[in-house]
Amino acid sequence: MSLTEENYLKALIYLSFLAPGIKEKKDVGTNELASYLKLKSSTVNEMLKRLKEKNLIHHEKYKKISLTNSGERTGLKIVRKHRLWETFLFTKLGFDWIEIHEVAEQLEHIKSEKLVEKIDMLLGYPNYDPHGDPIPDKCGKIPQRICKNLSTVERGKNCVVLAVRNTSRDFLNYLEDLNISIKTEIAIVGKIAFDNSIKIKIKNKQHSISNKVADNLLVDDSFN
Amino acid sequence: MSLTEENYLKALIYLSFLAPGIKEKKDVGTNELASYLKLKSSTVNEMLKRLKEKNLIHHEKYKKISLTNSGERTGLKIVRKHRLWETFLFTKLGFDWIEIHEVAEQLEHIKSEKLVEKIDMLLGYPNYDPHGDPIPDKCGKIPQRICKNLSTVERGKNCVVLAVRNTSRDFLNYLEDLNISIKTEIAIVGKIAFDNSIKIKIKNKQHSISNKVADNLLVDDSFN
DNA sequence: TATAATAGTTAGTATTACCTAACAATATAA
DNA sequence: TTATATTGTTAGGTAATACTAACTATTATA
Ligand SMILES: [Mn+2]
Ligand SMILES: [Mn+2]
Ligand SMILES: [Mn+2]
Ligand SMILES: [Mn+2]
Repeated sequence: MSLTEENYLKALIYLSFLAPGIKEKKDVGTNELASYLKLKSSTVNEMLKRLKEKNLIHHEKYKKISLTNSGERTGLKIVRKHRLWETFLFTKLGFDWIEIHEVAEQLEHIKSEKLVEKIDMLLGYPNYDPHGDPIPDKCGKIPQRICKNLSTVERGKNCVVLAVRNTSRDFLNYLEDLNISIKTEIAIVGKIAFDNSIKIKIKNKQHSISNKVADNLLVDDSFN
Repeated sequence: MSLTEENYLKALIYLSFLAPGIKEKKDVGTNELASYLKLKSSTVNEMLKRLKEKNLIHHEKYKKISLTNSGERTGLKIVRKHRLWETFLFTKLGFDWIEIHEVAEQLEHIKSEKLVEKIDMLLGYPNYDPHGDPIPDKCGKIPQRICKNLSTVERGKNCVVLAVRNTSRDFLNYLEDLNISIKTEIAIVGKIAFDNSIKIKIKNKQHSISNKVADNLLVDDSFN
């Protein structure tokens, strides 16, 4: 497995069921995959042939792409490694949650079963990475939990941030300005019908956030 | 810098001054480099053009190769990363000294200045890796110390193992059988003139080792 | 010093992973 | 249902990294 092939599988996993908002597995288009990977569709098309040859994907000419069991297993291992390395960088080396993704993007391709398992052990077998994303276990099983969009929480309720659905520098920097990170408690003070923006209170400081921001925060409000 | 280019620089560093037994910097031949990297000399020749283009080596047609200052600095950074990762795997993750090299061969190519420095800090700024090899500092400075070949220690003297000059599975496995690792104390009980083999005592157990084995162990006997 | 051995280079080919441009199939919409 | 837009494929090209085979320069030896 080349680094490039691994990245294709990871992308397919993301686009077919891991991306936020996907309820059930869906097939993926060539262009969709190409634009996600920032490649031309002709490039992707060539790789699809190789992945099919290796029995990692199902693909018929002019039809959509889906992962085989083998492809999904392999891809989930990369996701697992990525998220474990992010956790390692964050909790053991003091990287912040903005920096970790880029380095993990390299570390996820290190080939050593033992290394992954030792890092997992060192971290105490974490279930979620520093962005709140679930870490697949050795078998590819992804921990589930009840969580909802901050934008869907009712006025007057409190909630706790579980995950961010966007890990761009811009978004994470903005969250740091707002003092929002994983486990931050947020109170919904008011909702503006006009633009769906929300008034929230964090550590007794009030802020107003757009619907777009609220939509990228996953929270737990079940304790209300 | 590609992974491949980095490996060429590391190889040049090794062959020109880091390899055991080299007293002063020497230039490297194309074939010598090719055989060390297990590549054909024509392949190496092409890469030499690219490395010269990038000002990493000096090379005139039909002449020997030497590193520029820039090439040496860059190569030493890879050596530093390799040895720090080996130390990390050994001391923090419980890998044994036979396994670490292969994984470090991959980890040494991860591009993140911050990551290297954080790992260095986590390890407490070590000077030597688990094989006893010196770890270049951030500036490329290599710690020096007095040490000699076990084969040159006189009968009746005691010494402490500082480093192994060969990290092959076969050699390290044999050393484990003999109970020899870094810091092991060895007493020279006798020397056989016929084949230069040596009778040694480790933890009160006597063994006989060949000259070839003794030649691959660096020791300190200055405390006698 | 002439010749043979060794060392180093060049030419031509393959594979991976990318590209652009042109084309074909499918989906959408008038 | 035909025209158009979107989606997917093919052809042909490039750069990096490898190879084999053939060649040239340098070094060692007789
Ligand atoms: Mn990430
Ligand atoms: Mn990646
Ligand atoms: Mn090593
Ligand atoms: Mn390497």
